[in-house]
Amino acid sequence: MKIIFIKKGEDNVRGKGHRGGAWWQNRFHDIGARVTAPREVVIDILHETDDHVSATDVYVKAHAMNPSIGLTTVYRTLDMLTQMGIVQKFDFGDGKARYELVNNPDGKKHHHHLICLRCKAIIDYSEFLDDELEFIGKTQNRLSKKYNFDITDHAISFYGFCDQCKRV
Amino acid sequence: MKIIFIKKGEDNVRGKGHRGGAWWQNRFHDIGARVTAPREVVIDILHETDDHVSATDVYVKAHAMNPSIGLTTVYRTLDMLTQMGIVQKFDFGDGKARYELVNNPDGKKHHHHLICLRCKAIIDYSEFLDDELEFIGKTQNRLSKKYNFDITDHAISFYGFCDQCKRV
DNA sequence: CACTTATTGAAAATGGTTATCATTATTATT
DNA sequence: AATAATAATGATAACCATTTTCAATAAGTG
Repeated sequence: MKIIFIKKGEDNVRGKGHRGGAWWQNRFHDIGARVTAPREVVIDILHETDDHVSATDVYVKAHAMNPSIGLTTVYRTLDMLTQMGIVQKFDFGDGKARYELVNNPDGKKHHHHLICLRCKAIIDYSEFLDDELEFIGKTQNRLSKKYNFDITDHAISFYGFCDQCKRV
Repeated sequence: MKIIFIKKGEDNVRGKGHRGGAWWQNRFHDIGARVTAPREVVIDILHETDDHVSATDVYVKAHAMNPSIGLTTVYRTLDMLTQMGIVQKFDFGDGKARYELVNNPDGKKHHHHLICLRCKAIIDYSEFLDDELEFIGKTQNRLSKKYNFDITDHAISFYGFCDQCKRV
């Protein structure tokens, strides 16, 4: 995978722009990346989708909107967005990665996951976020200091057996 | 993937046995699975390894100890152990899954991960476990009640850029 | 011992993801 | 505007971890 070089700076928050475009376009300009049609389409799709989507999911939709968009570009764009911290990449163990906007103004709030080890069902939960925020914030501070790590995101997952599967 | 059926019961704690074998052998008996040579080898290897290993890593070692052991069986065994909650499966985004014993008496303590989005470096950390335990315990209780979920394990990961990569 | 069922491993198939490379689009420069 | 320099694209092929298939073998049972 080609590694992109990221200049750190503003958060990916809507409305922080200086050039009038959508918030993410500034992020692109800042790192010297171009704002192109395929990239716009991919981000639009992520915006509209209130779910974890696979690369193929995105490709199918993108291709429907603009048949000239190829699967490779979808992968590249998702990868780039992940490295920029705009998208979070998940692997739930079913062989394909899932992607999700980190801050989707129109979409789901930040959440964590409950994953069934048997049927692979995923439950998103966003309760108890106050407690989590406190905990995460504290830990994140300590870790970034101790390891000189620039932390941009986190994931919490619980594994086990869902209501169905636990009865077996 | 074939789904195995798991009878719940004892924890995978050493020395809780009733048939004299190693602790995990009872777990196997309990679910009607056979204790075979390849399975013993795989578990032995996991015991000896103080690290996250890939299926291929395990296969190479297993094959060295007993050349008749095939890669397929390694995959199957790791998968089975994961579903039994004896092994935890991780995906750090480099295309191959990693496995680790959940309770390794001779190995590493429970820990969480710091993952570099650029170079994919993994840092294991186990500091602040007291705070984490408190937080995890509370959340786990709430979640298992609310979602009728039988939680057996969890993972916390922080994403960002490591000391090296953040300077770019 | 005979029987039933689980386990195994070699090989082939699958399928998500990446690398290649010639073409095209975008930005910078004149 | 025209041109040069560079980044982005997409079709195809390659890659490689993981699964499936299936006949052979081993383990528990009566």
